[in-house]
Amino acid sequence: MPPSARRGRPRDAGADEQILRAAEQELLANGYAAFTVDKVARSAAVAKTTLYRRWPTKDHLAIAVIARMQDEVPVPDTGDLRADLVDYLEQIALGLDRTRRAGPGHAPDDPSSGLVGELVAAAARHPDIGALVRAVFEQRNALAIGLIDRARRRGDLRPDTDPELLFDQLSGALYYRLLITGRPIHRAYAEKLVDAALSGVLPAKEKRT
Amino acid sequence: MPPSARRGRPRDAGADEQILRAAEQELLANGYAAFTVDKVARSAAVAKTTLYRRWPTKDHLAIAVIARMQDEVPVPDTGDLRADLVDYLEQIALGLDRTRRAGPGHAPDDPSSGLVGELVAAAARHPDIGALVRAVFEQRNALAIGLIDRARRRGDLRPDTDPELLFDQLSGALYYRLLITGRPIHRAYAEKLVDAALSGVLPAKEKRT
DNA sequence: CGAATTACGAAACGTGCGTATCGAAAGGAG
DNA sequence: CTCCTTTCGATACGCACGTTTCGTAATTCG
Repeated sequence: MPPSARRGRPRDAGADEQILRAAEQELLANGYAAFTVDKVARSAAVAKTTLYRRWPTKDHLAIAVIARMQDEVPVPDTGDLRADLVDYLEQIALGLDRTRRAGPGHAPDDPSSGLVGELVAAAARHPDIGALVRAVFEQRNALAIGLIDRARRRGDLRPDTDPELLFDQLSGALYYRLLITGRPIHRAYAEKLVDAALSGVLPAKEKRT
Repeated sequence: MPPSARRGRPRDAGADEQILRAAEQELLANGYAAFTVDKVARSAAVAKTTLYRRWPTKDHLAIAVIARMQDEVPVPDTGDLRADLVDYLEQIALGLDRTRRAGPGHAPDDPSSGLVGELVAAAARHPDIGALVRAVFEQRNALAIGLIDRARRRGDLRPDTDPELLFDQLSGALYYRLLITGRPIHRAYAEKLVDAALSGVLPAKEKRT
């Protein structure tokens, strides 16, 4: 209710969208290196003051753009846990690849984490960005963890399985590849990863209950 | 041989160490936010020119310091794979914790990735830093992967186990926790993680060969 | 010894981030 | 209609990064 009852001059409704659009275009075109606040403001036909009133930092603006690009991942749920997990991981990898190719000079085998690396650093620098990033990921992860937990409850996984831990293994390996070792993430890797995490690596004879 | 046969005035041998020491102290004391080149140069009693002749970027200097702090991790090899892996992961977590507590205001449950986040971002920004980071990690990881592979060859793991993939699951989960979800990493987590990765999560009856 | 080469310190510079200031504009409250 | 509050655009500012310039010091080559 109070949101409509503000006191002074209302904020330009279109400004937010104009700025976000200009920022996204600039980020995807030239990458984070050439991403300057003045350029975005000029491109959005907006004074720098207006921009800083909405996002307190260049990082905040960039994260808003990146988060916006990420939060459209459909979660499959066909009942086949392995297939669903592989599909989900591949979706994530595709989304990451979009941000990885940001900027000029993106060779196909370029081992660069791209914008996600900036996201991690921004989360390390600004506590509030860290909280935002965690919230976004928790929301996304909750869907996948629910997927795992349903499989556990219907008996496809051992009852003592920790869904969150399993998800850490899968998603963690993905991001580890992207951010640190920089090796490519293709579907075959996702399949091997899911298989290994599900069935483990111990010999059958030594398999514990 | 040619290194001694340079032409002009030789570089001040002590300058490198002075700068690195001053940079490390400043990084650990006040974190990356307050880490300024001028301050480091002043603290090391060195002109900024001298500093930039050795490290082309503030990021390069910071990474040199961080890499220096990380590359002293002993790798256990007692023959007990599970115990060795748990110990190794705990060692890594401790090393990460050192960098996590950099800067003022480090509450015990502060979900901040600290300097490692900056390392990831720097690797994304500068290709040469990315190559350096990958080289450092590959060297470290090779030891752990060798550990896994020896266990596989002596029959403690299934012969078709991919050591690198298993390591991705373990290390990835660790860094994922640190960098993104920001949750703490304690020994109990490392134990659960290793157990889950080794024995998998499928029910015994459905266990495939 | 003299010339060429390279490193050093000091200082100035351009650029980008984030802040501050100022006048004008757009709404609500009396 | 007149205040009051808030936003907007424009401009200037301080700070830090990274570069450049310049005079000086150290070392090698001829």
